Amino acid sequence: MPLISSCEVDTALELITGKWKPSILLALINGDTLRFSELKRSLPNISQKILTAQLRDLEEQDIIIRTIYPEVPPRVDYRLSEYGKTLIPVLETMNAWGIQHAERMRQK
Amino acid sequence: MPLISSCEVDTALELITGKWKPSILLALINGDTLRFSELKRSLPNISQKILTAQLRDLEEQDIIIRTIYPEVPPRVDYRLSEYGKTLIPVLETMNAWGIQHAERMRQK
DNA sequence: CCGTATCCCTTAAGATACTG
DNA sequence: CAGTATCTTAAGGGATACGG
Repeated sequence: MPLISSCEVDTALELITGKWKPSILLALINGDTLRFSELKRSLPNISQKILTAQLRDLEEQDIIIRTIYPEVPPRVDYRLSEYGKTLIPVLETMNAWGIQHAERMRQK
Repeated sequence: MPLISSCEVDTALELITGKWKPSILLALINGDTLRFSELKRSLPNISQKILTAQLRDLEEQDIIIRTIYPEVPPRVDYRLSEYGKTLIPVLETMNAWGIQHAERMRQK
């Protein structure tokens, strides 16, 4: 019996693949709660449409929580859900791997 | 300073994203050394073209090693490189997360 | 047996403009 | 401020047929 099953790896992978999702998650890990405009500033090259789409994905997967404040001007902020926080160790492992092996990447 | 940097996470992510790459890596983790036809059997729904392409990607990234035996009929096998094996803990972490959270997925 | 070549399709991503 | 709407492009994936 396999120690690792493809389907479970894919489960995790689905949640964090998307060109900008790691960056968004990291911003929320490091920044706790961020407004739409703050996220946009953290990701200088993303268009509003894409940022909205990725946030909607993450929200639908219950990884992040979107809070709308009924104010003028409008205010919306995003934070990791408790469920989303369980992904932190996964991201940390990938990060640690990346740091250890970044050298090889740079040679290419 | 952030504990996790997006760019390092992406480094790891790049290597394992691709619809079939986790499955290929798992097959090689569990099966050690496999021939093309054995891999194809492990991944019943993949086309030859795609399998070849994904294997070439992994080979180019030095994650797997491709060995050609000058025989008739041709024989080629694939195995993880030492570098590729460093990804195992990453996959294991993702797998563990997936198992723990598969329940939530099934409810959706 | 282990591939390539060709052609097609879907999807993600992006630029840009507009709105409550 | 925080989004939609519209249009376009690029890349990944796939079915099928052929080749050394």
